[in-house]
Amino acid sequence: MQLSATSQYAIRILVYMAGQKDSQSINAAELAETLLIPYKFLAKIMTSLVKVGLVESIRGKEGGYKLKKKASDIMVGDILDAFHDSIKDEQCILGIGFCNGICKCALHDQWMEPKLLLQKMFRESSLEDIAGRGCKR
Amino acid sequence: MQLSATSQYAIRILVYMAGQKDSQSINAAELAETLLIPYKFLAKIMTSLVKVGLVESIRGKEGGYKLKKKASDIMVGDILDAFHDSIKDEQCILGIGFCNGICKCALHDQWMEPKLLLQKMFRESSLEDIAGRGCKR
DNA sequence: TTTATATACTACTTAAAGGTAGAATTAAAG
DNA sequence: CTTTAATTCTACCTTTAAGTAGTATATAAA
Ligand code: SF4
Ligand code: SF4
Repeated sequence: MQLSATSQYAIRILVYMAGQKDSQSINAAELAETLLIPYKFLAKIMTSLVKVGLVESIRGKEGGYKLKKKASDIMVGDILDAFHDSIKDEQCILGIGFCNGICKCALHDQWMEPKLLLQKMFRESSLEDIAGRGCKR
Repeated sequence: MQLSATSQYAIRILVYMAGQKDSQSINAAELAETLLIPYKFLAKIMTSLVKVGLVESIRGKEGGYKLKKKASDIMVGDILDAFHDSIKDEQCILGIGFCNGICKCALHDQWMEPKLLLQKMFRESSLEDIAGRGCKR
């Protein structure tokens, strides 16, 4: 019961980028080193983030990556969506999921609460919120 | 962000067993068929549940499986523990987890809430609670 | 005591996640 | 124009989860 390593990495990467001065690009080597993420794996993740439109890439010498939107406009949920790791409304804790409403088991209502809290957290937490305070790692 | 297939299967199996008449054993073939779980995979899961002491097995003709404790004494958390799928206290949503207390990020407190709810749900929901009402699948 | 029927064990296969290697591509700077 | 530093692409490797196959073992019943 946890986020995939890829999602966790992606969030940490983007949070770190949000904490840097704007309009300045950061390259993959620096990200990999500071965040302790395998360089090649990070590069692969970055390409996904570019494809999904969260990050802008600048190739060639002096290149690197930049956020494509304001840190306050990128939500954790957007990142999870990119790696199919977000929580869908229909998601059932037991992997059945089609007994909604009618004939529900005792877990149904209890799962509703934390599910909604998680969805809300993912939907409403921006990179700015996270980068703004606390440890950046 | 979901339980493993193995954990989900295990819960569904035990809930179904809890819904049956007591002191009557159920065999793997019946479980696999009614719960739509691959027979051989189910058999493997059952062996784990026996080893961890949640289920008793009766070998040979007329054999099968029986719960080793009362349905009200088997908690969902016990099952998740058996497959290393439960949520640890230190578990951090970003996979870092050692900035507890000091220097916490904006997700820390927000993650706390659903985490505690989930832990509570897993700890306090018994098979009896789930099997008692709703669809048995 | 044999037979049928059940679980248990060992080993393999498949699919997905996580991770690595190297060459191709791009673009600034000398 | 060449060098150099960066991303991107393609392909592969490794590990773990999920699923399968076959055989050994146990036991109630015929
Ligand atoms: S009733 Fe239970 S099994 Fe059905 S969708 Fe809700 S949580 Fe899942
Ligand atoms: S502060 Fe943030 S990163 Fe650190 S343990 Fe808490 S949730 Fe994880």
